Amino acid sequence: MQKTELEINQASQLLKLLGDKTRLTIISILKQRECCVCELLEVFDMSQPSISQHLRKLKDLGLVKEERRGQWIYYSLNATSELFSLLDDILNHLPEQTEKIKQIEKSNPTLRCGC
Amino acid sequence: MQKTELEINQASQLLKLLGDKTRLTIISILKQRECCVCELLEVFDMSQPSISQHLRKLKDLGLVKEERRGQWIYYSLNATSELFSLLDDILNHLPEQTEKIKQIEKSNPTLRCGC
DNA sequence: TAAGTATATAACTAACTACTTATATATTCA
DNA sequence: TGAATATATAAGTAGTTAGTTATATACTTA
Repeated sequence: MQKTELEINQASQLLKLLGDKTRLTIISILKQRECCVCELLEVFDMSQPSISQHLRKLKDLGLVKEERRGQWIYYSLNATSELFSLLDDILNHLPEQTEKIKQIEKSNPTLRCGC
Repeated sequence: MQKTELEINQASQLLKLLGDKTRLTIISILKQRECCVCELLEVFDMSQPSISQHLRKLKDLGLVKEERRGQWIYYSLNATSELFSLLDDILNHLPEQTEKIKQIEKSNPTLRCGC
């Protein structure tokens, strides 16, 4: 991947957003798997509006994109962002979120009946 | 350099500190050149205590180290920090602080007489 | 169309943060 | 030793932030 050179301003905005543990974890999860809000809700001890607000901030800076699919809105990393190269370098220092993803897939909140 | 894997907690602390424009600039300068407070003071429109407090936070997390030399205390990056590998990856996305370093060297605050 | 589910937005608040000014401490040097 | 310089610490404050609860909007399905 190409290493982009950023202005201090842009970079510090990115770093400030990632400086929150919840958002950093969300982003790490989204690196491995797109998720909707109700899935993320399974792995954070936090209200739904709180998760939505974090996602909003990440979206406002262009780090994530959203796609509505039925009643769910799926969030994923926006690889076309100018900030993506730096973001990816950072994420490569972090552990895989395998436990949290298992937790999501076990609880399977987007499946409403067992039929 | 070895890529270290960090806990989300540690990483988010680092990113939060770097999420401030002043601190990110200080760190970028220190990557190129050790500096004392009075030198940094030349390039920020900010009080001396403010600079000292930023340096304190960076030191508390182990990102910079200090060395007293006479009446000056020189700050530099702490390459032995567990966080250094991530820090360095981040700094590699940022522009060189050549202008600010010129400014420091031109004003030359640690030289008190011309003799 | 009505009820249920998913998500977003609004309004509020407690805690935190980045500054400021005032002052203390440490060093140098005449 | 006393004045000047460099830095740190303390205390106060305005602005920001991350959460909350309440409510609105959007979609699905019976």
